[in-house]
Formats: sequence, C-alpha cells, structure tokens
Amino acid sequence: MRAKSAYLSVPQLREACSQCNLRELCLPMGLSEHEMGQLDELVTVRKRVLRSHHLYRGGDGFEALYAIKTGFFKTDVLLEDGREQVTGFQMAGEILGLDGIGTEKHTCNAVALEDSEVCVIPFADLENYSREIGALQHHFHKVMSREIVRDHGVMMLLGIMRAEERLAAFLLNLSQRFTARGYSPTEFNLRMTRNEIGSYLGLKLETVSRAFSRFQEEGLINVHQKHIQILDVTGLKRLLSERRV
Amino acid sequence: MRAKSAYLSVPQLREACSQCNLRELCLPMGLSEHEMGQLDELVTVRKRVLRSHHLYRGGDGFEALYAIKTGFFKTDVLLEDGREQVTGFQMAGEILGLDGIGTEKHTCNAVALEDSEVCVIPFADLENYSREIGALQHHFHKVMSREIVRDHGVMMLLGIMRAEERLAAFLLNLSQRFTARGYSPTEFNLRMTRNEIGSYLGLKLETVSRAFSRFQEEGLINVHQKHIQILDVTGLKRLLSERRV
DNA sequence: CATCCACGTTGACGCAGATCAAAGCCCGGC
DNA sequence: GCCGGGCTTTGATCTGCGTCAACGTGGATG
Repeated sequence: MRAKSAYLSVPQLREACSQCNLRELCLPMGLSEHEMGQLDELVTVRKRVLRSHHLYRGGDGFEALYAIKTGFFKTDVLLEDGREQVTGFQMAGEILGLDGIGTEKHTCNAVALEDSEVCVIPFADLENYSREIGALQHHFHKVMSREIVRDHGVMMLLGIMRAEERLAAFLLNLSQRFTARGYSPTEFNLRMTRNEIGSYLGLKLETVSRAFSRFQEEGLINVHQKHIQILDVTGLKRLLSERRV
Repeated sequence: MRAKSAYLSVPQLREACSQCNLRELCLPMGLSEHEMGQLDELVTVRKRVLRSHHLYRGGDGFEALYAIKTGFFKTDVLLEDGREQVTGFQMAGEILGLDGIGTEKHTCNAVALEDSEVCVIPFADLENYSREIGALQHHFHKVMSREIVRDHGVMMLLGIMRAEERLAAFLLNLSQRFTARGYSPTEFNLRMTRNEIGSYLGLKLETVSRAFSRFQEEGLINVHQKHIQILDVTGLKRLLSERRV
C-alpha cells in the first residue's frame, strides 16, 4: 500500500481514469470500458505541484511516470555553467518522466509553470498491468515513440530553422495542442517566459521578443505580454514552408 | 511464416541472438540463457543493406524494429525545400525504427553509411514476447527511454553549444560507443561525410572542417580525411565544461 | 595509368542573431 | 496607492558561423 497522504492531503481528490475527461488524450486512450476500470487501480495517487516547484529533478530516483491532470510544466537540462536547455513544455494529458526509465534516475528537471496536479503512475505497476492489457502495452509504446518523434521535431527546429520559423512552429504547435484539449486554437495565454521560449528554441529572449513584435507588425498575431491571438494561421504556416535564401 | 528468402538469399546467415557477440549491447541485454533462447524464435530474419541504400523511408509502413548486426547507419528527416536534419548515427547493437511505433509509419529515413546487416524484429511479435518475458519488456522500455535521453543530449548540442563544443561532444560520444564495442577509443574511421556531421550538429560542412583543423592545430586530434586519432581526451572534455564568454 | 568526381580544405566577406544597454510595463506586497 | 523587482521591449553594436569561391585530394573506374 502506498502512503497516499504523503502526496495528497485531500483524499476526495481521488478520481478514476474512467471518469477523467482527459482519458482520450492520456494513457487510457483507446482502452475498453473494462480495461479502463483496471487502470483505476493502477493510478490511485495524485500530487499537487505549485507553480515554480519541481515535480522531479535530474538525479532523483525514478519510480513513477506522471500524467498531467491540470496545469503546465517544462522539462529542462542544465549545464554546470548555468546554461539551460528546455527540452519540452507539457500540458494536460501528457506524460512526464519517460526519461528516467533507462537509467532508473531522472535525467532532467520537471518544473510546474502554473499550479498543477499530476496522476502518479508507479512504473513497476504499469509494466505489470501492460503485461495483462495488450492495448495498454501498445498504447504506452506509442506514447514513448511519439515522444521520440517529437524530439526529432525539436532537432529540426534547432538544427535547420531560422528564428522566425522556429517561433512560428512553436505557436502552431501550441495552438494545435490547445485545440485538442477543447480550447481556442487562436487565442491563449503563454505559461512560459520569453527566456524559457528562447531556451526551448535555441534563441535569446531578445530574439524571441523581436520575432513576436515582427509577427505583430505583419498582422500574423496580436501579442500583449503572455496573451497571444493568432490572426493568420496560414501566414504562419507559410513562414515554415517557404524558404527564402 | 515469414518469407525469409525475400530478405536474405543466404540462409546460413541465420544466427541466433544467443550466439551473437552483440547480445550484451543489444536487445537481449540482461536476459537469462533461457529467455535468450526464446528471442532466437523472435528474431529469425536478417537483411542486408548496401551502402547508401535505405533500410526504410519516412512514410513507409511500420512493421518491425531493426537491430544492427554489422555496419553503420544514419537517420534523417528532410524538409520539402531540401534541408536535411540528421537525427542520429547508429552502430552495431543499436536499434532502428522506434520512431514508427507511434503512427505506424516511419517518420524518418534510415540509410546505411556502409554495407550493413540488420536483424528484423517484427514488432507485434516483440510485444507478444515481452508480455511473457518481463526482463525483455523492461529492457525494451529502457532502450526507448535511452533514445529519448539521447535526443535530449542532441537538443543541448543544438540549442546551447558553440561549434567546437558540438564537435568535441560528437567525437567523445563516438569514442565512447566504439569503446563499448571493443574498438579503440582513440582511433577510428568516420563513416559519415563532413556534410552529414554538420547536418547532425546544426553546422555547415565548412564549419565542421574548420573545427577539425583547429583541433588538430591545438594538438587535440589528428585528422586525415575520415581517419581520426584522438590525442588529448581530457582536452576535448575540457572544451565542453569550460565556458568562455 | 589517366581521368573524374565527390569530398574536403581554406580564405574573404556578410549577416542573423547575440550581446550590451536602457527604458517601459505589470503585478504583488506593504 | 505606492514601491520594487521580474519580465519585456527596443535600439546599437558585435561576432560566430554561414556563404561564396577557389583549389586540393584520394578513391573509383575503365
């Protein structure tokens, strides 16, 4: 038995996967009613993480994956000299902690960018359940594979795109993920700072800021602080496909 | 039954995992004698891929993973305008194809950089076996997780390192992987061109060439075409940890 | 053995984005 | 309602790497 109270002081927060409105985005995706019921036994603990607090740090022992129930995270890796590479931004329904399986230690930091709540998925249990539930096993493999493909996308951003292409790709990606969660595709609030965006995109915060301003001048977006309104989706997409020079 | 002859005209090439000298680097890592015997049933087909030929292409249907038996590969993603991002270089014992699980289509190209041979691992079979063999399941998860961590390392290269740091990290990484395979840590032949190294590191081939020349001037390496000799490992490592500016 | 051609090296110059600097904005705390 | 500090914007200047160009080199081919 797991000491639920160590994580969570409000036991009634317990809410089964089968009742969760994220179930079609998250780990239970594609499971039958019955199989989802089994997941309710796997995921029994939730954990709050306040804004700017760590869910885990590089070097921490790995025991569980985390499904984001509400909130917004970043993952990053730090060099000794203080340089930071943000490796991703994660939102509701997405899985954190996959980096820890290989070495049994986390290899990056996961930080909440707003007050958040995660479902704790003890990894040994997940492996046991997925030996019985083929659909769960298969879906978990897909989740990991998609993370690899996502990483390849970031490599393309960083390796071959210019500053404005990177930012356009970033905005379109956020838009698409917000849409999948039932929010507006064209209007949202950024949870991260210009510095964090820059660190993700391999740019300095001034460059990010200038690119935002340029997009606004060109009528592609409205931006006021963290509030973003996309005015011209196809214009942004065109930025990605047309290669000047 | 799988039509072995479609892949392989020399049936005696069949060689079981349990006999393979890569078994401690590859998928069977950490399995018991008995479990490894079961893998011999899983991996029954091998496939030759000649230099500069594709093992698979982006868009191809995904059916199997591939363990590299001999040879050397690159994986890359292409943009419509011809820009190429090399996402990795793979050598004996490493697994290709993980990108395809999520969408059931491959999302990158895998190209042999020298005449190579791979073991075909039908993915549906792998999932079946790993439901029975816990150690296989767990090791497979580790392989995927390590791929994610490796990708984070590439993001750091691309996002925050300068040209010479990237190349130093690249050489040290190759050195370490050759060592693990029983080859010299300090002397090896590159299988890829300057252009491919550049594409991987987010640099132009001229920059790669200049960095090689600079390392040689500084007595860190000897480089002659594709032949590399590392003279000063700690000097290369120092390049990574010390941040000028 | 001569030829060819992809690959590699080196130099000169230019530019995208970094760096440095200064000022504005917004929100939280008192 | 005022103050302070973190975040953002914008301008001026600098620089690492890209771009362009010319030449070198070595392995493959007939």
